[in-house]
Amino acid sequence: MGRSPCCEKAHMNKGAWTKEEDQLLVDYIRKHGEGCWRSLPRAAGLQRCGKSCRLRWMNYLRPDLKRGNFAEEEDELIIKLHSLFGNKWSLIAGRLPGRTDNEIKNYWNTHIKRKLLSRGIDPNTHRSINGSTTPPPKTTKSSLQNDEPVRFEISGPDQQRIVKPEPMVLDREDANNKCTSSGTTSEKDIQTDDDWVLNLELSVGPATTKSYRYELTRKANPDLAESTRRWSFELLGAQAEVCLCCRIGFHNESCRNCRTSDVTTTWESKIL
DNA sequence: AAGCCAACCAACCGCCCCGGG
DNA sequence: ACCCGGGGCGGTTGGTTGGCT
Repeated sequence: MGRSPCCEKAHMNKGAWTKEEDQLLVDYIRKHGEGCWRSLPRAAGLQRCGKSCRLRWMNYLRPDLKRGNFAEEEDELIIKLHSLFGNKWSLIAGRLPGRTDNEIKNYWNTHIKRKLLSRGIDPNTHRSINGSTTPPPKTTKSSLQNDEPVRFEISGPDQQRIVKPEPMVLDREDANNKCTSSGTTSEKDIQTDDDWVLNLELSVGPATTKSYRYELTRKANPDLAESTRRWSFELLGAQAEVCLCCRIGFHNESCRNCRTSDVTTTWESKIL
């Protein structure tokens, strides 16, 4: 039995796309839009697998793609996002307008890995290879080990998940680093035992328009034994219309494209 | 000029997720 | 609740290019 192949491979072209094939695909999508990839090749007169058409369009022919070298800012952003998401290239690509997951993946493997290694940083763990260049995480009373990831899922009041991707995984060191640089709460608050604050920027709905900036606060719950490894979370959010530039961190004070509403909501979240 | 090698990147493969029936 | 198919994703491959000897 098994699964039927996505297409009749015997009659399909493989390998590099010709200009004629590109033109057929572009013309068809301009006229009809992106639809069912499985039936598209036949309709467009292409001897290609639907998946192949999708890939070619997504990675190469889409008009909104930015071609050319990566800027230094993009490098650093990729490194930061990789430290948060790992090899979730599509998530990373979602925050780099005009870049594709494939492009970022290739760039990571050919450039950034080496760049990090030359800095003495392990590209997989984002930690110092010899353990001397990055500061050690703060000592806390937490029962979490320093290298143990904190997994949490953020849900809205109606229990609808507002984080569509995998539950975010942050290591403790990363979270602590964010605490100290957030500036949204007092040093005193940050330093106390298990409390920390984490600034999140989440996207909901069409990735290009709306985003939500949240401040996630973890507070030690004195009612729970440490061994249960549970904390209460408060998620204070502000809904915002944020332009792409600002979303990827190149915020300009004079930006008129961003509008922030003063809606602040308390959300619940839980440790998984 | 030819051969070799490393780097780059487009494309493929196979698995997984999710929505619809 | 289960199955199926389409779409999406991450890992990998292999062809191309450019630099060096």
